[in-house]
Amino acid sequence: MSGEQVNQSLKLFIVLSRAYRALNEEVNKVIQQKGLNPTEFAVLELLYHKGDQPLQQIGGKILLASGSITYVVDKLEQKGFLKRIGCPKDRRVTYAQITDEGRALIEEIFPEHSQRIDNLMEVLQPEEKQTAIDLLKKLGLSVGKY
Amino acid sequence: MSGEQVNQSLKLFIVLSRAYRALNEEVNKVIQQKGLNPTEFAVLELLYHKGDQPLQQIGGKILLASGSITYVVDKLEQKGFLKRIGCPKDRRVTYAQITDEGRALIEEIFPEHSQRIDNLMEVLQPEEKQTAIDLLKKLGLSVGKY
DNA sequence: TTTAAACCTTTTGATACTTAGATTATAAAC
DNA sequence: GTTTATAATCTAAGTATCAAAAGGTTTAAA
Repeated sequence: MSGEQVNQSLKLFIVLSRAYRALNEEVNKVIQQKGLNPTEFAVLELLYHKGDQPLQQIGGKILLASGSITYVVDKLEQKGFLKRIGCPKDRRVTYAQITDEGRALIEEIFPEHSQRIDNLMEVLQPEEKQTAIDLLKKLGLSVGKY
Repeated sequence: MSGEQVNQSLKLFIVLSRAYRALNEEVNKVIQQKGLNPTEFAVLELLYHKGDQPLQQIGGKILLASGSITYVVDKLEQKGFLKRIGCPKDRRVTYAQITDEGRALIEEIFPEHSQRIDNLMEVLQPEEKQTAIDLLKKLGLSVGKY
């Protein structure tokens, strides 16, 4: 475990952090222009693509504490983009369901969102992107298991 | 600009985000165990490695709004890890300077911090890390220029 | 030399979180 | 069938952030 190896890992951590932050900042501009914050977008996008979700599972999937879920779901419900639906079989559980307005909003934002990401990444060739995907997937999976 | 390319970029964005979040979560545990939050650590580490800094430049380097700098510097000053020093030449400017206690804390945390990062990344070979560094640096620089 | 513009820090008020704990509902064990 | 444990959501209090504006300080221009 040489000092060189440690330095290389540190360097990777730093460039990874910078790339993530820079990308995120740009990507969030698109979302915020449409009146959502990144968390609200993530919740709505989850409901759009994966269907109704128990509140707790939303927390698991987008990494949010239970108190935060209540908060963000309240916000989205106030804005009319989702509604709560009690589970008839287990009355502890509440589902979140996207509304037609929410669906329309995601259909407006999402193509622009992904197009923006593609533009931001145009400096990389398709093969380079694939290499990055493979390496980052391997890294992320390994870290996630800790 | 095919749909495939857009999907590939989106995929890269997702694995990048996941890897970053997973790493960060683990890395922050080390820091928080020592009684600092990630921002406090970043400020203190900057002062340790780069010497005294005008408050404003701290904000630029760790991407923090000016109001937040005041807040975090207050916290660190209360804990005795840094002190403010007025600039004699320009009385608008205040420098932050790490104290002996702050220095001792960084010397305790930093090796553990970088060792932890190295362990978390041991799934990647040195050549793979270098490839990832090159690709992410290219990506980060390109996005940062927007 | 006065005035205006730019600059740095702090303050204020709002937002988006987290943590801990309360509440309510279900499931399990006896 | 009670009791106990577990689960899901919500509430309350506290933390870290940002944006906007205020308060001094310096620089430059008229």
